[in-house]
Amino acid sequence: MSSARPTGGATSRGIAFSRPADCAQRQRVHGSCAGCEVRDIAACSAIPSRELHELEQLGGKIRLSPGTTLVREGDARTEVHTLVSGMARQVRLLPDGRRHVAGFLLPGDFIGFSAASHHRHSVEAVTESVLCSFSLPSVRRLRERYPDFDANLFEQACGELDKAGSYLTALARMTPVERLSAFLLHLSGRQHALGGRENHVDLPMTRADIGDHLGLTIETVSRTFSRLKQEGVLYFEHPHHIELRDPPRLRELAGL
Amino acid sequence: MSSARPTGGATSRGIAFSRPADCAQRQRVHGSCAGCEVRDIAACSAIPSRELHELEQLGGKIRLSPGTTLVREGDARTEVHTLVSGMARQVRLLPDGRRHVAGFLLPGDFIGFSAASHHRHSVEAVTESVLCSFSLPSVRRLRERYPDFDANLFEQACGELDKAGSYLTALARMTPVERLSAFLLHLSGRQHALGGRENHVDLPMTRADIGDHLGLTIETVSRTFSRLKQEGVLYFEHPHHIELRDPPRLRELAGL
DNA sequence: CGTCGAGTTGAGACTTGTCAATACCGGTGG
DNA sequence: CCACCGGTATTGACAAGTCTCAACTCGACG
Repeated sequence: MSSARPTGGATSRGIAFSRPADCAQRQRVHGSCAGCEVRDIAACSAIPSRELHELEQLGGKIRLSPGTTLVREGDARTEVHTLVSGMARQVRLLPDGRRHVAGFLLPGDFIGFSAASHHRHSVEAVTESVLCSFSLPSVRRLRERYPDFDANLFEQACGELDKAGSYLTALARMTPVERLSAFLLHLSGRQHALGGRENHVDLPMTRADIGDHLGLTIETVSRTFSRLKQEGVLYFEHPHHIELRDPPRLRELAGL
Repeated sequence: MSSARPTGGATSRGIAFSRPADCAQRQRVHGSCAGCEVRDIAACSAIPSRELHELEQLGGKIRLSPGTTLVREGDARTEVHTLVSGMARQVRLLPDGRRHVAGFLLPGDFIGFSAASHHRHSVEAVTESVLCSFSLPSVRRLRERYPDFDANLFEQACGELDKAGSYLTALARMTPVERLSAFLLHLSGRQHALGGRENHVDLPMTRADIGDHLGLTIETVSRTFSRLKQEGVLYFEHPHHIELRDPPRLRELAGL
């Protein structure tokens, strides 16, 4: 029986991704909920505008610079967060260094759907990011007081479960081309909904992040990108900024 | 660019798994909530005993024989369910026949965490099963009326998200041995909690089901079982009933 | 201009998937 | 009670795709 084979996982080659000191760079910043960038899309949109001052008292905003860690896998859960701007990734590390990026967080995403007492993933900023944080007890009180907020959270949790189901299928049964195509379409759609250019994708994360998300190596990610580029489906303005030149074909490749 | 390669997926060899007629075998049966087998573990445990008559009026029990379908992928969602006894599987089919088994449902499991209007998976009975069903509006009313029920559902949804995260990591970054080991430990633990023998696993599903769940082919599943058997980690009383002979070693193989 | 990290590309190894034959189990019918 | 039959599981040989290892390119930064 072969021992665990550290297949993939960017850190399996000896580079530690999570630098301990990075946690310290959390900075509290001020911000009013009324002018919040994600006021309309986040779960707290259910709270009436005239009562936002209460929210502001309970919550705090945190600014993270790229690569810094918001919460560390294994730490006790004390807060939940909503991403206000930027991009973050949820990361899990296996004992032997293999890495799994559970997902990329975009503005409006809620961080904190878990029944566990400790964090099951680290959360790291991919780009400069701002997050809104609430203590667990605060959230409990808000949920009791604002049923719509509670319902929003439940709805969003269900949406997360739907999304998880799609990723599960992708990882279990799809080829690299399908996985990457679906990933690009998904991200492009979300970024477009948030105000980005249609049929464009920003990929501020590294190829290792993408690979660790899709269950592939960086080389396979790179090769797959190259094939899609060569086919004319993708156009690279930059390795981190891609135009989807043939969305229908891409959807086809993604398995619809 | 190679076209989609139907790797794995039991149905990719031409056998249709979902037989249309199977839906018809749903049978409504009577049952009192007070004597329900999962009274203490299902979400509805939050509803006081003296008010169970209301539940009984809203809900209905359904008996499914092995292989029959409860809901079909793509159908409109009108009900939620709780598995009372037996085992069911959640299945998704890709256009070319590849199959993904999103999960196996055990007594107490809730079926219906989704933000979508249509079912994203089919649900099929693996063994003779009994389920409890409620219409979507009924559930909404129950959630409004019983905050503890609502909280239970939310908690269970969060637990599902935690579980999904583990599967995601397994599919993205783990070897066949690790996937199968973790699967057996997980299922064994759940079955033990439900009254099964410790360190024993019942596997009423086929190897194809297991493979389609773990992102492997039936051959790889079988070979992996054989290796674990040969190592003395597993003992086969039957292809569908396994004893875990060396749980510590199995945990080690599963990556803890 | 040199260095460093990230990304791309190439060649070969290895695991898993594919194809195919055989063994096994349960149910049916003689 | 036993032989037969269909579906399932196991095992083997081979092929294919991805991973591994390594060289090279590119761009940012000092």
